[in-house]
Amino acid sequence: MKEYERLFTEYLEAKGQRLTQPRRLILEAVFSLHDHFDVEQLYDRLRIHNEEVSRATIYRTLPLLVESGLIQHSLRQADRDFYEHILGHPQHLHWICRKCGTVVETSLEMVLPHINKVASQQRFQIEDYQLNLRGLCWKCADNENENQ
Amino acid sequence: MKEYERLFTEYLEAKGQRLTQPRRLILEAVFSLHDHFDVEQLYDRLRIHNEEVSRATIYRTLPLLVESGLIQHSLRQADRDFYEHILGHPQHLHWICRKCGTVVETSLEMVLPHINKVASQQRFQIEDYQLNLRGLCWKCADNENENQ
DNA sequence: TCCTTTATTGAGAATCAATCTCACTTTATT
DNA sequence: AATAAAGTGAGATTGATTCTCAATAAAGGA
Ligand SMILES: [Mn+2]
Ligand SMILES: [Mn+2]
Ligand SMILES: [Zn+2]
Ligand SMILES: [Zn+2]
Repeated sequence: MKEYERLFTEYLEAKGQRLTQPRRLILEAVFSLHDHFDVEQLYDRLRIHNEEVSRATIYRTLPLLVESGLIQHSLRQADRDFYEHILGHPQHLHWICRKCGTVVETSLEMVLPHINKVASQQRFQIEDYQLNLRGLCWKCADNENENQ
Repeated sequence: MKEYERLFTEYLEAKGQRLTQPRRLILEAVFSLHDHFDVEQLYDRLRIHNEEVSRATIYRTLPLLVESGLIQHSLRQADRDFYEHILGHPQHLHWICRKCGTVVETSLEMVLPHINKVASQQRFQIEDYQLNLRGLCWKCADNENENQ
């Protein structure tokens, strides 16, 4: 049994809930996507593999996956919420270009100790790291200057 | 003339646009609010002072204020976008409790040099710092343990 | 296996922040 | 005042997300 299945099952059982078929399919899909995804991408991914699950169930399951610590809601773009699985992945910064939409990730290593220190000082339990810098990537900045 | 008026006027004129009455009212309201605000709070603030401006105009003006560097879109809470004026204010981290909604700000001093270094390495022009940590504040964490 | 209970799901309706449309109004310039 | 261009307001529209509720599925006991 994969680790994320075990962890999700444990999380659900502790709440008196069940790892049902739709939830299992969503869980697998979430860990098959190696990028930030929104609900629609997840929905499509499931349909392509003939594992259709309703949007309602996806919307209901994502918060469970967040609370269990397996995924996080890490950015919002084009009016949609984007998630990514985080089990086994280090936290990172997101650099989001407002023009072309590209999302670049960089290490948080240098910064995380400081953040964790502040967290423990104020006894804040972090669930989501949304450390996002928005602006213009160099390509789009160059384009803006050309067309000025 | 206040500095933010001068800057906004310059920004607008550079784009061939005008500092109209509604825009001036929104600008003043934005700098009279010393906290994160959403469109509804801004709208109410203006109405209270008998300076009614349509929601459409508010929604149209906020991006101009963001692009001019006077305000930033710094967090999303309860399905709404929140802004804050930043002229003269140092960047900071936001600690957002998912339960009670409290937003605490802490200094970015220790972290900003690192972020700026990464930004210049990849020639990324930062427009918004959305450095948000979501989770549980100590009060809400204590409550959860009581009621378990 | 069948039965009962409780959790869960799917389809579609509802919500509501944000955007869009377009006729009307301001503003700047001559 | 006349003109042209920019800007505004009211209300319609959009679309992601949430809600409702009848129908299903899962678990455990008889
Ligand atoms: Mn990421
Ligand atoms: Mn702030
Ligand atoms: Zn770009
Ligand atoms: Zn709290």
